[in-house]
Amino acid sequence: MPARREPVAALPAPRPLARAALPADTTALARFLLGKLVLRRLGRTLLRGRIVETEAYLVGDAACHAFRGRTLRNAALFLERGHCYVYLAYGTSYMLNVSSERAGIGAGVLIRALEPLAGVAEMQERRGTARRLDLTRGPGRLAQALQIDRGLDGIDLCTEGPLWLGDDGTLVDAASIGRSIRIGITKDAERPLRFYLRGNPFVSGPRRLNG
DNA sequence: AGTGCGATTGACT
DNA sequence: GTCAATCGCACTA
Repeated sequence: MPARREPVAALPAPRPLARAALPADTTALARFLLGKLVLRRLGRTLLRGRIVETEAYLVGDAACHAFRGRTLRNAALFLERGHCYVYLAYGTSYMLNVSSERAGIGAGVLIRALEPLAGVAEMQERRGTARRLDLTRGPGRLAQALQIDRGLDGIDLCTEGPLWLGDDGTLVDAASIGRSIRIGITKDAERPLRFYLRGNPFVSGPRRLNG
């Protein structure tokens, strides 16, 4: 075989998180997902980022999109835990969520920020900026960086495909997790259901909530 | 059929 | 710090 220049050895694609490993409880899932990986397959490119900020949206929670019952729009929230729910906010920004609880129960976890780990050049291209801090800090930004839209709504995030969840063995201890009220909502705004990795520069939100 | 309103972001004073 | 863009949906009539 003639020598052929290969790109830098690609990291193997992490295998998906087992659904059985996901806590069914929505708040527990929001904490569990901190430090885990989001993998996005775009052709030959595998984008990856570490989850550094989440919010829980519970059953009986007026801020949860499933609060008023199941519709065509929010149906993915009612899938068994570990499925993808994508929402278009303000007509401008897509939001990536992980469904929680049992099938038929409408609840989920919003992924609010990632730390970019691989595919940074592709993220920069999609985001139109070179600033690493601006690639995936915020729910709308990370969705744009990973090219996430309603086409991914309802897919299984526990199966390797266009988008899935993984784990690189990073440990997150309870002391490194911060907690605050959720950002940008008006209903049930006082519930402390936002979780983030303390001190991580890719966490979004105002400083007063990130202490 | 019309209206109000977001789980945001980027541009600008 | 302020503010407009933008659009699908739920709600009213």
